[in-house]
Amino acid sequence: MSTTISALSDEAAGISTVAALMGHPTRAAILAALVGGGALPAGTLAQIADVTASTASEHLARLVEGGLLTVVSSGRHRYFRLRDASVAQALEAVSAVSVSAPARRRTAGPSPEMRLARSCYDHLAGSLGVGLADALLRQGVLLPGERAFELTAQGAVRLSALEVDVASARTRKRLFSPTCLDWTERRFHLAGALGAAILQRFMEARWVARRTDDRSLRVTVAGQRVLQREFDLDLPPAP
Amino acid sequence: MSTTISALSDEAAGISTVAALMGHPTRAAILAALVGGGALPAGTLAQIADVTASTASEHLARLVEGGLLTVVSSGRHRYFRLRDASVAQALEAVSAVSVSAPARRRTAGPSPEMRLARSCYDHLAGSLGVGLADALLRQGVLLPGERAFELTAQGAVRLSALEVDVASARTRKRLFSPTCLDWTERRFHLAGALGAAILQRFMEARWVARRTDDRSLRVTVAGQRVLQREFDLDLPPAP
DNA sequence: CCGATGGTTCGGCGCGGCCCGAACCGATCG
DNA sequence: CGATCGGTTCGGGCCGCGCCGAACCATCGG
Repeated sequence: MSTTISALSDEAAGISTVAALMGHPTRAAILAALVGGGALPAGTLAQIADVTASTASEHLARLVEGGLLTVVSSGRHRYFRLRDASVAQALEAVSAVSVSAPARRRTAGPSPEMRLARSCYDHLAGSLGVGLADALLRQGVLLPGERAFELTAQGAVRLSALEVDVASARTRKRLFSPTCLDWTERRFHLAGALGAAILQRFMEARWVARRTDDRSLRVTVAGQRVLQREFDLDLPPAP
Repeated sequence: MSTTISALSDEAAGISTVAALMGHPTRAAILAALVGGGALPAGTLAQIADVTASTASEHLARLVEGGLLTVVSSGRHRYFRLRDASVAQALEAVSAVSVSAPARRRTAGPSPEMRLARSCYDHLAGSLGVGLADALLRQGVLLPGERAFELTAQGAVRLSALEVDVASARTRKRLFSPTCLDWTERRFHLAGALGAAILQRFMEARWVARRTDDRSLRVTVAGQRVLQREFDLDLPPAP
């Protein structure tokens, strides 16, 4: 069994180097923000991890060096994403250990209702918000962009058909269709004048309704039907 | 945007605490010695990790505290073992990252052909084996499980449509769909009666063919097409 | 009882990681 | 061309982790 050890410490070395990279709160926050396959620029990641740009930069460099992230430059941005699925898998697995672990700290996160659907200022957020944004991207209504989506010509037609007041949204002085990072979903949803117009229409048609106690939204039965039909969107049942 | 963090840092915190525990060479060596489910006394682990008893003791205490290990006292020995399978899984997953990671150390390991696709007893293994298992999980044909996968109802239909003889596999006395740890990929692939039935079908349809010299398998052109179409599976070209 | 053995606790030391601000680089926009 | 912005690099300060040896506690054998 003498040979066991060398092979073993070999594997141990691999484990420790990778795990050490994931084993720091700042880096873990960065990695967690990237599970799901998205790519984010360094500045955003710095914000998410709540450190300065320089600190984030160092961590990012290490994560790339260690093979956990890849980076692609585009303009003056550098977008980081998980290297491959095995990294996501590892993060999942590690995370799974901590949930099943003892005395799980229940820090009373956002309620299921809030996570499912809520308003963010004057636009849709939560699972519904990002789901809708995804659907609009899939359908070619929106085009993805760095800090803003772009509304296509046929997208404008489609939204108008749903009686969203695209035209007057265009006249407003505020940003038209910026992205907004969803806290609970950690992905982007649609904000700005267009986002507001959509929420307004959803309220007016009573596809969603405000709850009185917080900013969560109730999706009505009619709303569910519309979302399913128009956007192929099945909302996860509130658990 | 100060509040952005709460939900995210929650998961990140879980990841980082667990990963930090695995992220030290000494502790990684201890953990690596315990994958496989065995239980070892503190002294032995100290030896394996090549540190003094006191140092090992501290690390062990932390690992227990952190929920990665459990301990049972017996006589004047204290036996440590992994807390549960999720810990082993996490270690495997993390290790898998380091394998696929950069500058793969060339220790004259198994040949590229063996790593790509081979038979393991009577089922598929190698990159193909785990890739297929992944695909079957993604498609809902299989459900993940502790020591075995579970074949879903629609999964049985799907496999039967590919002319895999699920029915007679069910009648065999051997385990139906256990997991099997892939030694090159260090992740799980499908074994048992079902795994054997699948390989049998793959051979019969000449999607894969045995090579004469070792247990590696050649994926035929037809096989590549089927894998791509049915399982969205692109095999990495043998380097 | 005593001595031997397995394990943990404690005190102290040193190294290395983490963080920040400031300076620097390159791309973009006017 | 300067101004701005996203990112990286560099220098310096701090804190905490990991290591050990020695003392301590428990168990087992005589």
